[in-house]
Amino acid sequence: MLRLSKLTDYAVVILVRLSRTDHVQGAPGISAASGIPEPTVAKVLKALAAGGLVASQRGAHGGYRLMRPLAAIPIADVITAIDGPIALTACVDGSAAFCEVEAMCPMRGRWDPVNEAIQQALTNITLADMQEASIPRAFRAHARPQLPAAE
Amino acid sequence: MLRLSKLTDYAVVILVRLSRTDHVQGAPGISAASGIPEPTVAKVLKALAAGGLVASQRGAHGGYRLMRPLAAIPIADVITAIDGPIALTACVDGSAAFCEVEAMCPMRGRWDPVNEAIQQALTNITLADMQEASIPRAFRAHARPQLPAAE
DNA sequence: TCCAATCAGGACCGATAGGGTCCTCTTAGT
DNA sequence: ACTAAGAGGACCCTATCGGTCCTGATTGGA
Repeated sequence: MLRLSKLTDYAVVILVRLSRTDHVQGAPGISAASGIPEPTVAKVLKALAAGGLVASQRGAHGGYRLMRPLAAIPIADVITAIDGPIALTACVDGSAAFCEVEAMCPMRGRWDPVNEAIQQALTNITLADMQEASIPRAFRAHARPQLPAAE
Repeated sequence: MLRLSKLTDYAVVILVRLSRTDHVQGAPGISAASGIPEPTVAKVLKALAAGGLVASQRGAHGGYRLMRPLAAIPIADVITAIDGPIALTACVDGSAAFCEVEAMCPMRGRWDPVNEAIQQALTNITLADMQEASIPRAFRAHARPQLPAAE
């Protein structure tokens, strides 16, 4: 599995939408444009604001705007903002408060390297990468272009 | 988030245990040695057998044994055996059967590259790597007590 | 000054699925 | 034949997630 939350998926969509313009955009507008229910959009936006990825403008005609260009937003940040810190198991560094079978468990939290590898992978890909990849959408349905063939 | 299932964690523990000897080991024995409840051990073992990671010997004095050395078992295989194929979102290649907002969604399943990066990371780490990393176990237990209350 | 639009920050509920147990059947040693 | 052990399900319970809503706080405009 390893599935990440749907909210994170929404977050990516919303962030890309925010990148389209400079002036602030409100949750209702983004909802209408993206098809995501408004309360959910608001929830995601709040989480992103708390995570420092977007800035909010309160009051009438308020809304949100990106604080950094897409290329400066690694997906790891988005995931962290929405789902909290990336931790594969309960046994990983930090949340390893207790482990009922620690006396016998032969590899107590040995997931750390794995965790780190994933964090690394997630940090190396930015939203800009994901956005650009969406160009050959029509082709993908049939073949698998895989990498930028340009080389 | 990005949490993987606890069963997968168990699977790693069990696989490492199986690597200790050549002759088959039964679920009850592994349960006693690892502290994991027996029914759960059995469940994990069955999944691992279905995934081709372990071989089963039925009948009296039956049990399980590894089919490959730890170094030949990437974690990706374990995760796949327990949790099913690795797929971050519902929108990824393969399961992208339908998407209710596909008309508006500006990045339809753009998670593929991310997905692939993670798969790559997970394939490059084997159980042997995790096992070896567990040497300084004694130190970790003390270095990370409960809470940093002292300081 | 007052009102309305909009964000902030919760609480709240329903659905899903993961963790765990158990039951029955088949297989193979003794 | 009897018994120990795996195979392969069904099953329930709980945690978590997805989603909605409500009540303030803030700010621009009438």
